[in-house]
Amino acid sequence: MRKSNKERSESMRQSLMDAARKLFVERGYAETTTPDIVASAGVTRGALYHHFEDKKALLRAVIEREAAEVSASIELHSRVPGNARATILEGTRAYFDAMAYPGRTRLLLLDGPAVLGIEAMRTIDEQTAEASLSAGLKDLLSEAGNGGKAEMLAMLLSAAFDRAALAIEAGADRQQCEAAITALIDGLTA
Amino acid sequence: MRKSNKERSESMRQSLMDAARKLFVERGYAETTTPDIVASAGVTRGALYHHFEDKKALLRAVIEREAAEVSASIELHSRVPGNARATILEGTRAYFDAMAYPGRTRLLLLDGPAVLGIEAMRTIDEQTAEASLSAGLKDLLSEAGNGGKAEMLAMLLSAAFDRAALAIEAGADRQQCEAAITALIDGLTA
DNA sequence: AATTAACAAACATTCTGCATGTATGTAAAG
DNA sequence: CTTTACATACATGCAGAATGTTTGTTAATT
Repeated sequence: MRKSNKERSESMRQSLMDAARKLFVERGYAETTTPDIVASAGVTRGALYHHFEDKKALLRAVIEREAAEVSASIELHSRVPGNARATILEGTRAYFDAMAYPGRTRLLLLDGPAVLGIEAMRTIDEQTAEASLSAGLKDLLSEAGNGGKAEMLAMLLSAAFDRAALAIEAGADRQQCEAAITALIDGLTA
Repeated sequence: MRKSNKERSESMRQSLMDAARKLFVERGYAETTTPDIVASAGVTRGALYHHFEDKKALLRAVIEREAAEVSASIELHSRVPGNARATILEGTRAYFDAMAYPGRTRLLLLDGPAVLGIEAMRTIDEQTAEASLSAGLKDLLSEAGNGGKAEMLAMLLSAAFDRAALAIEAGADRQQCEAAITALIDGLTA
């Protein structure tokens, strides 16, 4: 018995993305071959190249799904109405939590930028994690008077967040990271 | 007439690194083939694989040379004795100047981390640009009393510097970037 | 003279993307 | 309801190219 074509396509796409994500995370994008991916998914390369234009497009699909999950997680856990500072700090914790999920740092911070380019990744970032931070900073800085530099600061701070996420994964103390981030943010309104 | 073996080796290594650097910057590491590199250098792949273990080792050599040049440039231009804040801000400008040299952002911030791994790149970073920043911050923060978090803050700020360098290359306003960096640093002592 | 370093050239393996082939689903006409 | 016509979803096989290795050659070193 067989499913409808639409169901078939969707479950195949997910299977391929799941298998690819697993291998991309374990070995990295460059060291993962399409034969490996399809073998892990239990299909042939015909299926892969039917659903994705090329290997890079498969990575893009995996990364976009991952970025959306991170963004959703932040949006869900970082609403502290009426307190801009607390919202940002909650968002920071939510971001670290989300990025602690295995493989996300590699996908979103290493292979993504290198393979898809900074351009493409920044487009994705701006719609996801950095958007939340930018909004939070705009609130915070407008309270303090100087709201003009919010986007620039959001970009720089999000870079700091990213490296902190990498450091935490490598074993750095998370409390210490959060304290340093807090120091940077509090310095902006002092 | 032929040179001594030592001279031959050294000039061949440099030729290969120069050719590789050029192509890595133009097309990226993954899209650059070893036949391209040796053709550009006017030799054969035998020479390449004689001097470098593999393609990745060639990238590593190129990147280490590049990082050393950036570091030397910062050390040279950022000495303002007796004024920790000025030293850091001068170092910031020196860093942006150094990273504006074509190809450095791609080599040091994109392909390097993805191919060699964060581990290896952080080892290189800590010995070069981040070392200067860490020393400067230690001075600045010990003046202000709380010197304990200097390394952590150096790591986070250097990430912000890196993204600023990428943004500047992509067309962002450098003065605005420096202003934002200054705001972050001044916040730490306020 | 013997050894070793510096390269060149040919080889084996493997990967990517495509082209062709086949089976299944879908929809409309008869 | 069939049957016809076509699209979709794959499988299989092939061509080009890239990596790393091995083998061969020449010149410098000892």
